[in-house]
Amino acid sequence: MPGRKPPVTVRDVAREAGVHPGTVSRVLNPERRHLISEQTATRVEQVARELGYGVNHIARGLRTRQSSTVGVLIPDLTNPLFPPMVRGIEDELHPAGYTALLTNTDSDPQRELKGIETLTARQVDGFIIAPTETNVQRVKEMIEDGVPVVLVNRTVPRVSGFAVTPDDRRGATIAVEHLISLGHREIAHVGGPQSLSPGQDRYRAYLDIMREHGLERDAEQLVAFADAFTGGAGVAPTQELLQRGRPFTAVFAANDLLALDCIDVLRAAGLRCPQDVSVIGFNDMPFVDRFDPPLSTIRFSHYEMGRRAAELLLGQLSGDTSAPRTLVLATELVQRGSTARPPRRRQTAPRGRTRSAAATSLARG
Amino acid sequence: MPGRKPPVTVRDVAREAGVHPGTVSRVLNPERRHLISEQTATRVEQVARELGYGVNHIARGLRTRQSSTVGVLIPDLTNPLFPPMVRGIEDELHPAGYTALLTNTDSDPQRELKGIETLTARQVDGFIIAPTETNVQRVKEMIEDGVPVVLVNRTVPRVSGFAVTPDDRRGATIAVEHLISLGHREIAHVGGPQSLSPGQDRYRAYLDIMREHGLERDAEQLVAFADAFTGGAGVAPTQELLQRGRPFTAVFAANDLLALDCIDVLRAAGLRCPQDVSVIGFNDMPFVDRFDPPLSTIRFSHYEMGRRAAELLLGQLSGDTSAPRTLVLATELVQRGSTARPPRRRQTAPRGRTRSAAATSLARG
DNA sequence: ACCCTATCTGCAATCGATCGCAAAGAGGGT
DNA sequence: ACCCTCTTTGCGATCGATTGCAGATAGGGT
Repeated sequence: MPGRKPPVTVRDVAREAGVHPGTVSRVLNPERRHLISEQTATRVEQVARELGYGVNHIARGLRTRQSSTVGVLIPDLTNPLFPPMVRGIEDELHPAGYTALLTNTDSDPQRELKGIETLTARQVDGFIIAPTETNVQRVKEMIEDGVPVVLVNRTVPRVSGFAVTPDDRRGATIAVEHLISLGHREIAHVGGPQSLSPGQDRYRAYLDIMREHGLERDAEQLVAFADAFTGGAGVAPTQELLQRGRPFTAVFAANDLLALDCIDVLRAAGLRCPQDVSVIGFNDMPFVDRFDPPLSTIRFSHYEMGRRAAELLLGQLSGDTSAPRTLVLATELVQRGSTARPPRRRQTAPRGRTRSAAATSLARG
Repeated sequence: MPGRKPPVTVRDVAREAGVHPGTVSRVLNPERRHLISEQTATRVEQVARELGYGVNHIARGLRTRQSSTVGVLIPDLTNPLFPPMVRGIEDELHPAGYTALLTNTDSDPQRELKGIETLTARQVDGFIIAPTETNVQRVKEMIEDGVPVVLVNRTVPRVSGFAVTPDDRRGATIAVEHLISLGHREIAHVGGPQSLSPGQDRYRAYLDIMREHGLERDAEQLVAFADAFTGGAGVAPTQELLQRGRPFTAVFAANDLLALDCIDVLRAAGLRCPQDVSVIGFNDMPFVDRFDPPLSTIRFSHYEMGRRAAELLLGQLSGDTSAPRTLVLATELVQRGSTARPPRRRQTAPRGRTRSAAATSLARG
């Protein structure tokens, strides 16, 4: 292995340009550039370029006590929701000279806590977090300690920190209204974990709008909750819904991943989507338009969510107090193939053993 | 904003424990822990825990000249290929105390170059790069300068650096053989950019296997190249293929994204997949199994690719010279709904104006 | 000619952890 | 009692850039 190039320091540049290192530092720092005469400044810049000088962020960071680095904690990069968001964050951060340090928590409180530790040791200047409910306390502490934090996607109850979220209530309302306008009356809800704000808000909005349309009669029978927002978590609640035997012609799933599970389970029970049961999700993840059936869902911009979160954080970091603390992103309906008018004969959900019962029910219907 | 907690330094711990800062440093560094007596060591650890001490990576980095940080350059996180890979990288890096700094290049040589600069200024200890062809030279230089670099997914010709790639030739061979075994004889290829190794290798393997089966007669007529591996880039070459009028019943696309474009264009021309034309991709991106039609493709583990790349890099960083320099990942066929037996009557690709001609052709067929 | 101000640049301490060197101390052997 | 070795710990310079302070220089005014 050939030896690495000897690093060029401000001292090297200073010597070559015949000035003091301090002067070089000032020239290269836009903030202080004006303190130096145009003449020396250009000379120093010239020399710096010739020598191929580049600041050592680490050394700078030690002195200035800031790393120009931001910790980003998300559950799982592999969830299609996050890549666009992370890009939004990075696209906003980079021009400002910041870099993101990404950490996946897998929604595990332990890992989240450890991530916070690690990132803190790395002296990140702030955090962008999609929090896990269990660590509300820790996040609260951070905020109270004055650590710049922006929450994304999820919000933490009773903590008045900075946050960017989709308009969960409005989105859920639009989704359910869409189903109603198609003629559905028996609308089930595969809810997200009630410990997380999106799960809660979407569920509440569902209840409200059902009530508003006089469809609330034993609505609890039509609701089942997943214990996570991840793929696979939607299987159990959908099965539960089927087993209860309470008929429904449409499902509002708390997010796209759950909606996909839901469609799978329905299909396994012999129920086609959308002919027998309509399903609508939430998030408009990339590529769901190509799915079979193309998923109807509620859209908001994940990229924008990330970008805004980064923007808010940069505002905090620069001490700008005039910036808003909370941003709610607009949601819109995207109607695709997974929602349609309800079947002519009322669809009866199967009783007893899922599979065979479903077949029976279909035969009857 | 309440003031931040005063940071606890090794000096604080030293004072409290009645020892020298150097001693504290040694206790807390596993490498040198054995130099200190068990008694003082435990006492120091105790105090450190009480005070909530955490190393300042920045200060450490300044002294040790390493940041425990790795630069990761990828074209676009939003391309479904990359999230699993990045997770693989991070899952391997974290336990070793390293953190990834992610940069998206959008396959733009300028941005890639700038990314390398920025990351270098941040003193990353090494790089994991999915290189853009234009910067072969730069990457070569880095390697020659002794900068630890691992290439992923793409390889750089004539540079004997570390690399992890899928088995492109084998994968392509399997794909084409699959089509042949289904009964296809006229198999087109929507190729990737020939400046990138996967584009080249997959194309060559296609040619070889076609020749081997005596299907090579004017094969050039059945090949068109995309100028990128990204979504949308597959539209033009597919249209070109159609306009040439040379009949084909199957397409081997150089990756999944191109395959999707291909299916779209065919569909717009009135050709159904797989009834009229079979299409197979490469990569097995997440969720393509849910697409309409479910995409047949060649699978290799993106997660593993990332993990291995990180592993190779860590090996380099620790000066382990026994490790392999190049890893080729196994590929396998995933047969789904986008490939089927060719139609009974030979499918003739349309001539002239794409859309209407296609309809005519269908009517005839 | 002299003083004052404004502009520019040098000086040196500092951020926090690390590590080569050497001193101090403990224990063993004769 | 003395010397030698080995273990443990302290000392202080160092990594590279930044920045408060003060010195130096130039220019202007009277």
